[in-house]
Amino acid sequence: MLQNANFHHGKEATNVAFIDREPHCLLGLFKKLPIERLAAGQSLFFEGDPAKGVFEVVEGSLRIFKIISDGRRVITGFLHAGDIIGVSLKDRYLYSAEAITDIRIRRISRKSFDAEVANSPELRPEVFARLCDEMAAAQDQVVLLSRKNAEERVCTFLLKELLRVLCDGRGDLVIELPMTRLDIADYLGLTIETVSRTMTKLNKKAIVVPAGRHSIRILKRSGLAQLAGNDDENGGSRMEMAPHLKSLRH
Amino acid sequence: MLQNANFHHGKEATNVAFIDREPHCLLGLFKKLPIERLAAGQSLFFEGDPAKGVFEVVEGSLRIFKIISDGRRVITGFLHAGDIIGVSLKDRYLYSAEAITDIRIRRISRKSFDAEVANSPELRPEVFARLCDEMAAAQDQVVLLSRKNAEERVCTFLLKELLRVLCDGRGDLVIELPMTRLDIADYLGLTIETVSRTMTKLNKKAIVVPAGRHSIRILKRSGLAQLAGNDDENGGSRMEMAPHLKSLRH
DNA sequence: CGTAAGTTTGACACGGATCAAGTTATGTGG
DNA sequence: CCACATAACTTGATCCGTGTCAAACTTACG
Repeated sequence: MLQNANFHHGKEATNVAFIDREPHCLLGLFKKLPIERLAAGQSLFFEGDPAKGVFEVVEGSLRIFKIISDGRRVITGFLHAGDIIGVSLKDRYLYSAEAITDIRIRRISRKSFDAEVANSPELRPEVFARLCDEMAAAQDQVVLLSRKNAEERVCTFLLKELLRVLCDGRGDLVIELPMTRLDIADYLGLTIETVSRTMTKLNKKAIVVPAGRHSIRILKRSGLAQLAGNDDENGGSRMEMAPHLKSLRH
Repeated sequence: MLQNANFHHGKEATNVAFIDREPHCLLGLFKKLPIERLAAGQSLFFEGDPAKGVFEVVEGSLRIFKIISDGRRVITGFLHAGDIIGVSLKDRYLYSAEAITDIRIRRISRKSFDAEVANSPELRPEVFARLCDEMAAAQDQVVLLSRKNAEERVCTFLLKELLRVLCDGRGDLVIELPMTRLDIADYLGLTIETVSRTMTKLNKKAIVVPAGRHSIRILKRSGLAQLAGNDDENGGSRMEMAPHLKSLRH
């Protein structure tokens, strides 16, 4: 996990002046390290493996997932360029990581990473902030899986992907979705059929238009946001809710 | 969140020697602080409020939850004695916290907390460890909500509660469940009716026996574990899974 | 006791899963 | 570059688990 919130990833790869002295940010830790490559479908590590490395995604996308008893797969997140994998771990990886596309990554040993962070009062807040963002994302996912129906789930997902690429600069409303329908289904707690049907429905509503198998054009961002059913726009739970009235929800 | 993993909470309240010098653990930070009380049903803070405090639960239980647009409530966790609330936050609370029972808590300002942690190389690993445990718990919840059916959810919940109280010492297999059925339902992504029916079913299977409204006796812990469908017992996802075979899952 | 909140139980409905074809991309070897 | 093979995706028919609605029951408490 550890999606980067607002980084223009790789942009600061140009000014490499200070990095050997003291990195200003987490990504700086990786600058000097060699690039490794992984082909689409290859595994970076497995759930339960000793967490020996921390990784920066330089290019491409990964899925992180758990497999439960009977073989069911739960994708807990997608990772893209600029993200860092493996911070929120103690000794073992909590999940497996697999390349969706061909990827380029940099690797730092957990020992070095921990040492660098421990020694740098500048880095610690960034680690903490990333952990908090990751936590917030996990909770959003809990809300999605607890209470949202198929349409809300798909719209939430598309909106999130849209916001991610908008941060990357271009204002174009075409999102790349490198992952398969099965990946999306396993991420949203649905089946591929339901994801597919929901996409078709959104298309008929003229909210999105498919643009090839792995990208999609957003026609009505507002419509997406509305159907996503996020609580972001309303006042949240700020208003007092008298305990004896709670049962009114049902 | 931030359930304590294995603390015998309150036990070390007896040796108060060092705490004003340098606390050995996070809970030590709270030792000197006055106890505050909150009656059952009262709110500790609301989602979106400035995160001004960090709290130790001294006695009693709380629920933490989010309310989404149309009033639906998602409980993201329960807190009990020894737990700490408010670590994984930046400036605003991500959720509301409400007392389930009458509770006793201690409060420290976020400023003091951050300062103490920043100054103590002893405390930082503990904060980090608690964040990681919290993250792992959130991911378990994602797995539960993604792919588990009602029976698996309820069994997972009961098993977790069982393990929690077993850590507290006594080997008795009666668990206290201070929360209501509605709380459990909102935590497991179900309705009260489904929770109730599932409990009845587990009773008929002679796995549990109700012992008053707010406690339950576990007859077959192994049966619970089996029905919970955790991946803990199998080899996890260690075995290589050839990419072209993945679709066999469906 | 009597009232209300919490819980259980039953009947029924419906959203999404499952099962089954059919269709469209993606690649691969001739 | 085309023909073919295969994986990925879409669409349709049906089923089932859980939600919804309603009512009875139990517990807590004034």
